[in-house]
Amino acid sequence: MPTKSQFKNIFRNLEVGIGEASKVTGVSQRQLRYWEEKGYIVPLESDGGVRTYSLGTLMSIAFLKDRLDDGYTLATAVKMLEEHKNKIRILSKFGRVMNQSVEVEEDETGEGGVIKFGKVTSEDQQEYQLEGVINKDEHYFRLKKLKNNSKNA
DNA sequence: GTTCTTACA
DNA sequence: TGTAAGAA
Repeated sequence: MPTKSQFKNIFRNLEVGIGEASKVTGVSQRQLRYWEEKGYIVPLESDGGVRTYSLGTLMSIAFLKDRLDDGYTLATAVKMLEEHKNKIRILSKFGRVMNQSVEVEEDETGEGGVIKFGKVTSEDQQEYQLEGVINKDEHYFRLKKLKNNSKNA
């Protein structure tokens, strides 16, 4: 399994030029330069004024492209991107922690499964196992009673 | 061969 | 926003 630093190196060192960026995202070079002019994306700007994009910027470009294809204006798409980035920043941090303390069981299809988040306790001291279920057409949380700790008679 | 800027449609 | 020109 790749180490944390390997991930960082990949993320930091992987760079692509505007040609590749345009090819893989479906956004024209003209658009990429325009978005940069507007301050929506920031290239790594290496040598000779030749643009280079980080993996993160590539993701942003792909995100914007998706919103545009959905019919949103560029300005709206950018706003959505900022919110998305904030969300992902916290979510990924949470994800790294979760990956160490959470169990995942794949279902038969291999497309979904059950995520066992761990123990939760209600106000009356009843303990539950919190599970997240996801499959092709639905996703939800559920509580599984662990043992009956009820102090009621 | 690719990318850059500028300009025009 | 696509395309073309001329330079890097």
